[in-house]
Amino acid sequence: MGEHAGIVSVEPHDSPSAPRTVAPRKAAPRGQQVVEALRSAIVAGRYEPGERLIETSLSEELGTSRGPVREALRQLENEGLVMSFPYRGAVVLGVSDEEVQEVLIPIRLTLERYSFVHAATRMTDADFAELGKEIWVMEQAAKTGDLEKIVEADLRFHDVVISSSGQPHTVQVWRTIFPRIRGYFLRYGRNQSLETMVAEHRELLEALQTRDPDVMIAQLESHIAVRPPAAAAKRARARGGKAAPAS
Amino acid sequence: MGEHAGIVSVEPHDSPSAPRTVAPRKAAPRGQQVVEALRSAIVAGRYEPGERLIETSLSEELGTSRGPVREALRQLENEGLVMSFPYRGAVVLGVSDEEVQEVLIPIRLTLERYSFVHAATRMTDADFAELGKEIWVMEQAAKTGDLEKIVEADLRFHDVVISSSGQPHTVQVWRTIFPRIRGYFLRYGRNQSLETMVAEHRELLEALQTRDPDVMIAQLESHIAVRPPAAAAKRARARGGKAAPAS
DNA sequence: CGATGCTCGATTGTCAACGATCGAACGATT
DNA sequence: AATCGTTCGATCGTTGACAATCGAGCATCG
Repeated sequence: MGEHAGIVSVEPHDSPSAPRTVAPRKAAPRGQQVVEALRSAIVAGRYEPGERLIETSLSEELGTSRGPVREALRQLENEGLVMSFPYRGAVVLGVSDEEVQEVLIPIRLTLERYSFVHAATRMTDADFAELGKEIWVMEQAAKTGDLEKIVEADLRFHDVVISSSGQPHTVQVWRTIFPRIRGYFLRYGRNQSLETMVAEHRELLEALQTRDPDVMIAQLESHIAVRPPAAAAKRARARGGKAAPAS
Repeated sequence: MGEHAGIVSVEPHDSPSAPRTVAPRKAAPRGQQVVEALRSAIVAGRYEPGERLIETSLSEELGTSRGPVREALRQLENEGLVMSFPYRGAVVLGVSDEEVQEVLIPIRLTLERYSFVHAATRMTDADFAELGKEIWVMEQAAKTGDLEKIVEADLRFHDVVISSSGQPHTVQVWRTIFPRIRGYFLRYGRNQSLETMVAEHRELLEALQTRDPDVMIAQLESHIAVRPPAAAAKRARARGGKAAPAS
């Protein structure tokens, strides 16, 4: 086995129909549920930034042992939601708006640009149907003004596309940054008409179905590019306030 | 070399004399060495992509128990070096050149653009000295043609700057993607003159010392932008080959 | 009265054993 | 002979107990 057959994309079964959310699974390991419980608790603000997370307390609270909690904390650390120190435990981490706008959103744009192009040639009718379903959910939520539901569907929409791209590292990075973006959307989503958000996704789906990269990317950039009120430009200027050179 | 092992400063109102890299406080306090051992083994190619990693074997091999190995695998999974499936274990993951060029490098550019601006206003003379030291190491390595040493110093150089930015999420994302980029550099670094690489870092340091964002970013982009031979553009073309519409 | 060293509680790090699940080989049935 | 159900080994997931470490408070000493 000396031959190195280049880069392998190791996947057990590369089925176009992605693993659906829950249906055909036998049993999800405890630890994974712990991750989800803690993650949603953190993004929901039930734990405040700076708060300490004690393994024993969490394990009792969640009805499991410390092992799964430990692994969950490790994962959350890699999702940037907590930060831990040797022998001193973990604390909840906040995300500054600036870092979201200047770093996480641009990264997201890079990820999506790439995945959309790849996903378009791999998505099946079932996948498109899934996207349609999420849009429908968003429509319903828009009527009742339920921002949280919209954001959920929004992220699921993009998760489907990115997952369909079949690019393992792109998917992996996306999974580690989107929990941090979610909080930002929940905070500032109100600055935009909910109907607009739904409409944009409808256009995104249409663009995907054309399978034309240029159309998709154009649509994508106008969708993601300028969410925040108007803070991005300000920063570049403000930061240089003291270092503002003529040049 | 084990520098980025522990989690470094969060940002506790640090004074001018910032605590530099994690100094030899006490000793290597924990079996997080397992992570480093496995990581270096993977990036060094001692485990091939697709190879299975069995917890028991690894624990025996490393003289520890399965607990630390488990956590190490989780961390490596979040660094994209392995991928694991419930009840089926972990396999080593490869990185395609395309994904590095189209996703990871652009992400890196985003991260660095942001951190350079922030770091410049926070870096101390000691930090600049550290950068100078890495450049010196690169010079020496360039003379002997030791690509691996250069890449190591290269990554440490950028790690110092990004760490100095004091932006926790930027640092965190960087730490999860640079192990994947390292392999790419080792594969294709030869396509570029080693002296050029050193020179670029010298210019990068000078740009940092001007503390002028525009100068820094310009230098940065010319440093990172076009590493690969000429594959990036090709792909964009090839991709659109079938989808070249008039529109 | 202030500084130094020490004990102690709280919490994390590690370990070995037990239970659950998967995949493959094997045998029974038609 | 081919298909289906079952057993079995290998491996992962979980648990509870034990050891190591940190930080705070207290006592002692100058």
